[in-house]
Amino acid sequence: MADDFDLTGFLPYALTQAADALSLEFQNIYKGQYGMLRTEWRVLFHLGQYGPMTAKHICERGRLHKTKVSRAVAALEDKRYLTRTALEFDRRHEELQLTKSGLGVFSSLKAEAHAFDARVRATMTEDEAKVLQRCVMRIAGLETTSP
Amino acid sequence: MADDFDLTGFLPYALTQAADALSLEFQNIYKGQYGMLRTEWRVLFHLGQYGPMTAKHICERGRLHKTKVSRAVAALEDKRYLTRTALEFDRRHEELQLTKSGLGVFSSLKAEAHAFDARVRATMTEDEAKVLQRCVMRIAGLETTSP
DNA sequence: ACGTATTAGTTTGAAATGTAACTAAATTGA
DNA sequence: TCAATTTAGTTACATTTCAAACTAATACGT
Repeated sequence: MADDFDLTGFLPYALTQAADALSLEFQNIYKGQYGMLRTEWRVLFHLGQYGPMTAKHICERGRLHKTKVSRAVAALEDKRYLTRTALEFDRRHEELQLTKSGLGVFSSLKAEAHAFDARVRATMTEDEAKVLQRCVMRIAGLETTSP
Repeated sequence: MADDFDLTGFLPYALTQAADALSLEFQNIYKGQYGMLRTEWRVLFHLGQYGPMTAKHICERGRLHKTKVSRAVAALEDKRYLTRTALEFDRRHEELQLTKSGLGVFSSLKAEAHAFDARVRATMTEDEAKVLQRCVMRIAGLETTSP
């Protein structure tokens, strides 16, 4: 029997601790500078990174519940970071698109994210970073954009 | 400039997705079988893994806020999984100790956790698993028990 | 010794989340 | 053609979380 199994290394636990540590730190940036919530930042980054899309697509890509997205979209609209346009061919869908202002915030936050990411990766070797990336993406069920 | 930086691989994001995926899956076990919430499972596992301790210690070790621990302890007490004993030398502290029943649940869940962990690790090579473990623990600021 | 400051833990009220019910638009099929 | 179903998104309510105020016990400084 595995009486010596150490729960500290239990992946769901260790991964959560690691994710929380990084997320909380990065939160200071988007929350501190733009008063955004986590889901708002996520919606913003999906629209900035992949271009205009519907809320449904954001839900799928970001694995977010539609109510969360719905509220984040409303908040971002209030901040004038995005606009909605009901699609001609099916008016149930609304295409979400970042405004100039939204794009500006996105690119600023993207730069911060890049710097942040580089800082974290600097604490490991290149090989470690590659393996970490690969394993984490696989566990998350995310696709790597560079195959 | 880093216009090609891919936010999908951004560590706070990818790690959160991975942690969520695993945590949600494991949640089925402790929630489904024992109706426990995440913080309750965490408190249980700290007490089971490291022996009796105060709520304060659990907060520190598990990086949990004291209000969350306070409620989880109350819930576990209701379920008769633990008992509290005010310490003689300072009656502000209460030592938390698992009951027979609590220990039973712990060891059952620990076995499930072990099997679950093994299953996840089976999707990678031994080297990958080692690197992943090391990096994640370092990011999380967790100590490895076997140095 | 005794007023002030700390500390462990609980409670309370506000914000955020998840579930389920709801609205409006479009599709199906009899 | 029009009732029944499906789909995108919102709203309402119940649960969870977070922050700040609170209680009880101890330590500190004079």
